[in-house]
Amino acid sequence: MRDTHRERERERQRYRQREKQAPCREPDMGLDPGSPGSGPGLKAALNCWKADPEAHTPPPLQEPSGPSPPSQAQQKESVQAVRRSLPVFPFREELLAAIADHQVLIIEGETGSGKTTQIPQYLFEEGYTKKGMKIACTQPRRVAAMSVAARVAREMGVKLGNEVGYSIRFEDCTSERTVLRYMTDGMLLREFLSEPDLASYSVVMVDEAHERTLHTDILFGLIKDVARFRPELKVLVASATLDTARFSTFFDDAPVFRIPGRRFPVDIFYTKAPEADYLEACVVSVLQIHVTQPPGDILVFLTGQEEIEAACEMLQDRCRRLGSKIRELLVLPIYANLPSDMQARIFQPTPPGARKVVVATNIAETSLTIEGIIYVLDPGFCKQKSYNPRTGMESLTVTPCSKASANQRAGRAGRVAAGKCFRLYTAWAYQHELEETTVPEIQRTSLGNVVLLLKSLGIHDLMHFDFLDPPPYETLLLALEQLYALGALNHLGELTTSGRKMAELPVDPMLSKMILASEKYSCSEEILTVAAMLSVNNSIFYRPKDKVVHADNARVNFFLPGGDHLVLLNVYTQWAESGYSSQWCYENFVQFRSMRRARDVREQLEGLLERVEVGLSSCQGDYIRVRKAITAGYFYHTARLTRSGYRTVKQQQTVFIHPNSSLFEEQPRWLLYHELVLTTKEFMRQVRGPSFAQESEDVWGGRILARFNLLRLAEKQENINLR
DNA sequence: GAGCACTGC
Repeated sequence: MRDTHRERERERQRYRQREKQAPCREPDMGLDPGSPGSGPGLKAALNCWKADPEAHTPPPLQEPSGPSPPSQAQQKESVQAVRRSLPVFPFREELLAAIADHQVLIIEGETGSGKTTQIPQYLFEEGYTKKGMKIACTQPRRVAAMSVAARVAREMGVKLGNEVGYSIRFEDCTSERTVLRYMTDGMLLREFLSEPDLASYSVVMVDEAHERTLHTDILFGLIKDVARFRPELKVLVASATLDTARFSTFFDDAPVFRIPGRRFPVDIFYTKAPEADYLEACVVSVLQIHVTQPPGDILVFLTGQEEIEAACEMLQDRCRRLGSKIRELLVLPIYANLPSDMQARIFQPTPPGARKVVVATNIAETSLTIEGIIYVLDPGFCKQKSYNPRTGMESLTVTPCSKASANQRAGRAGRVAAGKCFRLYTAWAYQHELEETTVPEIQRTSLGNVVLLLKSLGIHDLMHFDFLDPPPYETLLLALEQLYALGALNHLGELTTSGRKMAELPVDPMLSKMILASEKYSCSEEILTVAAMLSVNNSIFYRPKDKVVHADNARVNFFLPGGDHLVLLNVYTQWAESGYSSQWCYENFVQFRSMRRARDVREQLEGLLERVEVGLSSCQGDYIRVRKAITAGYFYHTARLTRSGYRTVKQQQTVFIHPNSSLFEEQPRWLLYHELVLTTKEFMRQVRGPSFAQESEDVWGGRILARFNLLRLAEKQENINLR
């Protein structure tokens, strides 16, 4: 045990050394609080809106005067002045005393209170990083970890990567000197594998805990456990106002420390009656705001790309018809899949006399902040992923957002000045129809990965693991069952040698099984590519509306007999031959961003091969070997053609080949699929057929049945019923 | 014959 521990630590050091050669990036999108703007005064609301008298947020605290630019000597002093002006500053001593007195402290603070940047610095100043101990601060997002670290490094007057650094996937900007580590929550979770007791940390601060990401939720359980046998470890849980009582209860009634935020008031208005067509209502409302309201940009929340494009078209169309009767209105879409140059447009300042309307997905709710927004228009819907553990099917559906989410959206109007939020639903609906909070991710997602990680941390009794909100029973069962079928767990529910290796790979268990199997079939080069391409969950192919025919032709040109996995391999190989060129992507209607991500994933996996004892080897065009390795991981995902579509072997579910698949026309008798998604129908995405008839009957059918019989043993072990 | 919210390791 100890040996592998040390080995891992050495590997980690080597990894850091490698990474250090690359200079740390300065993030492009800062999270810095906005400078005070001269906001317009509040006027009477629009006719169709009813003001909610109780929705007034308290008046803002005094904004600090910005740092004075001229002399360098003054700069250090002005940095300290800005630090002192943050809402958290007056609480410094009281906060440090509370941390000294209690092992776990819940910190309740709004955005802009300075908790993320200041508290770790206070702890540093107080000596919590003496004797080589470190402070970790986790963030749900990569950009946040990077930009906060950059800001703290500036405030402390050190080079980013020295005393202050960040650690995110694909990029480790820390060194031996680093004592303040900002990192993504997933990164800290991975660190448990090499340091299960977090021995090198004196303080762990979990920031943005209210977001309840899957990784944050797992961290809670693990950290609570570590804290029990490491009484000197300090745990800070930082969250917005929401749910702090729950965190406190979870951590054995840990005290809650409140820090006021700095926000401008936002007036909230509701419609008097429900809207039948919210897209149309949105467009009309934007124009109404534009015509009747004082200057200030507008932010509209819609659910997805399609809706956003439609809304933007409608808005531009109507503006064109109104012509010079209204002032200029810049209509700008923003969503994650939008090409970066288009995304950058929303950050350009609005020209004088004009007004900007940004039509966004949830990306504008937390991930990015647009300066100058005074008006928010919220129809109250979002797309949400859900997971059905009985069928193993994921779906993405439009659902009403939670109250928490609605308030977060409204808050986007009050960042630079007093703002207004127009909700396209009634006050009654807000009160009675919206859930308080969004269902935490842990209850809406498949958990194969997480279960494998927990098992490898020695947590055997998952049913009784201390979850803040436990996932559905069935989700855990399905995960255990699949891990058992993959040979990652033995009949006693213990991790096997191969399971231990699988846990080292940051991909789904079925993918890691496939990678391990590539050793046997000597095709790890190809399998790494397939795995990397499969884990890019965006579609690889770009299909702009005005070039549908070209795009579809380009896609078909990549088709190879043998199914979608080989098509993905083909795309990647050709791209690599082009020298990883963006031009090549453009010409072939392939998404450059997705490919770059696939390359990052592939490189990371390649770097981990040694650790899981898989050698690099190529099948030299013998694709049967690639297919066999895929089967080793995905035999669990098979389906047989019946008269009424395909029937999955395990769940006897009726499913269909996705129309984008290369096998859509072929309809082979047996199929292996990567995943099931429920959209307009139950679809299998990324499928491949058997390479020969015998494989389908004997290998697939026989093997699956043999595995399922073994499930009885699993049932005995877990003392549960799996069927 | 369909259609991709957002993150993260």
